[in-house]
Amino acid sequence: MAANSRLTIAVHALAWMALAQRQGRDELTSDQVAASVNTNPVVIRRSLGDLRRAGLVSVRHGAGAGWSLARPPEEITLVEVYDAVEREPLFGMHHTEPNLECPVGKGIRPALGSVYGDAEQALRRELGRTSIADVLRETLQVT
Amino acid sequence: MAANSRLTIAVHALAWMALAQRQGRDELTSDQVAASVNTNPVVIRRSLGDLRRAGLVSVRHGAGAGWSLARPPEEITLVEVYDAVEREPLFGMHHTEPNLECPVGKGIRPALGSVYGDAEQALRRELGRTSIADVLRETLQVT
DNA sequence: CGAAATGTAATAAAGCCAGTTACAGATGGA
DNA sequence: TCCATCTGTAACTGGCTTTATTACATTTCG
Repeated sequence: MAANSRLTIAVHALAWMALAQRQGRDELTSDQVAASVNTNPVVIRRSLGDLRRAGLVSVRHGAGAGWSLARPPEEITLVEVYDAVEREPLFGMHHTEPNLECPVGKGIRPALGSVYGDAEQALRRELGRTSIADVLRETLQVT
Repeated sequence: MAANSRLTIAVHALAWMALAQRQGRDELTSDQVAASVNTNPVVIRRSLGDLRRAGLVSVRHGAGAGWSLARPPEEITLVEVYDAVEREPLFGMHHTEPNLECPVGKGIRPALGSVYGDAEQALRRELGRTSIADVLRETLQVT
């Protein structure tokens, strides 16, 4: 699986925004977030754009603009971030349609779809148990 | 996430082998499996090779060779298949090292590692609740 | 010995991802 | 009003992964 880093980037950005907020800086520009994540500001704007569409952050345009958390970090869980930035299902089906004249080829896709759905639900349930505030607390414990 | 289809291919192959076994055909060649999955036999040999290394199937070489299940389909769960064919972690970390002078950049990776580990465990636990026999039963219910 | 099948290397085509440049659009402040 | 600043997004690139395919050495049954 070509594991991408979208969830990592998004959670990093949110945790950094939560820390800045705690220090009195309510708004950060994509440049400032990119400096912590160590990537290009456009990558951050794309990620925060996903989070904005999901209602997790707000943005102000123009001069003196910036991003801020739309909700307290205790109330943003990782499953919301996951849903905001991850589009593809976890497991891919066949690239080419299986042989429909074989009973297995005919019925395997709905059967697998059900199993994969349950597995994704278990993953999402677990991600829902951790908030951005939790991640920030764990992060700051590394001294 | 560039979802690959390795788990799908492997489970399809195993379900087909379980059905063939029930019909008295204990051994299948990679060509026969490939005909149901509708892909190239080399793809099947690579997948079954992973499953052989994990002890889920056996193979006989030479003329009249073929693959067979190493254990009853009721005793092969999807988490074993997943572990056999999937190498990468579910979520990728940063491509480039984050800014270690930022407290978030410094501590985020171990914090995320712990969360990601729990999430993968939840996924694997769920996959462990379904066997190849379960998948085959579901598959044949599609009429 | 020879036919049949596996194991694997090498290669190609396609797609995804992160990074980057460029620029139009929005907006606060001088 | 004008300008500096920042967002939103398109376009492109390089690198990597995945699947498909060809080719061939190796194994083994009859």
